[in-house]
Amino acid sequence: MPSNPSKPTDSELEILSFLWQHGPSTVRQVHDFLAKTKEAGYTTTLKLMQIMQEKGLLSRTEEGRSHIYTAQVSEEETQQSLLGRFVETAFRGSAAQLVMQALGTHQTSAEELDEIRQLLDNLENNR
Amino acid sequence: MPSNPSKPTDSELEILSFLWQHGPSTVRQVHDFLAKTKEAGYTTTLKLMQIMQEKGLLSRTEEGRSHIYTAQVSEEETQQSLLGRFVETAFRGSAAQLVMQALGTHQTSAEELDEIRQLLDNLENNR
DNA sequence: TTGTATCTACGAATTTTTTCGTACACCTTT
DNA sequence: AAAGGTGTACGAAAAAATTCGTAGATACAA
Repeated sequence: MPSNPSKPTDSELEILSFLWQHGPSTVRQVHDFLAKTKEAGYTTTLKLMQIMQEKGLLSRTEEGRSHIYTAQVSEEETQQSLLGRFVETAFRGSAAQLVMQALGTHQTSAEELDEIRQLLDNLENNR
Repeated sequence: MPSNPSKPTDSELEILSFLWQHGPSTVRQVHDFLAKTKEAGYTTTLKLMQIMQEKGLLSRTEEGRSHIYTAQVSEEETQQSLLGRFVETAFRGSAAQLVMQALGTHQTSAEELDEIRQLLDNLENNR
């Protein structure tokens, strides 16, 4: 586990996000997906992924003519790290404040709310 | 209310955060505070705040020789905007997922937990 | 009045992130 | 074999964010 889950940039996060969802992929696959919502050339995505590989965020193996990239940082680990930073900078360290706002304005299903409630119970019991 | 709560950068957020907490302040006050945790020259902070003023993030009034800066975007509004973006990019749009992680790993007092529980109740009732 | 401190203004250098053009290799089809 | 499509490599431009040096104004103390 890397001691420093170096903060990915927004662009890098988009790529990681795709890889977390779809597993090891080629640049083409990643790019075609990103291109749906984003204006960017193929070589831009390629370069980005190459750089991420140099940084250790991705690894790759050759597969015929192309390369297959794999995320080298886990989704949870990265979320955790980003979340910590975010709570700190945007919510002055108050996780509760963030939770309140998130619940207040974002769609959440009844099941999810129950899950959260259960988590709250656990937290209070283990106090 | 600005229709575009233009995303502040991390540095800008640090400054906004201070102003939200302490109210209208001079560059000196902001800088002295930031300097405790950050390595940066006075003119760097000054320039940053001048740019933020040009962008409309801050306003200022002259007060003798120095200027007093005031945040022109509210804390809630900004948090909301950043949160939305963050949920999207880091948590694939799942606010519940973010909430779970936040509660799981960040310190939260019993009072805060109760507050959250109450919010949950409200949400379920108004469904 | 001569320094010293403290302010703003502002151009510009630096650093980081993002983007892309071009070269070249390899396959497949004509 | 030539042409067209699809890859990677890589330098470098462009854009964005951050940093700082220097100049000039003003107050205040020695």
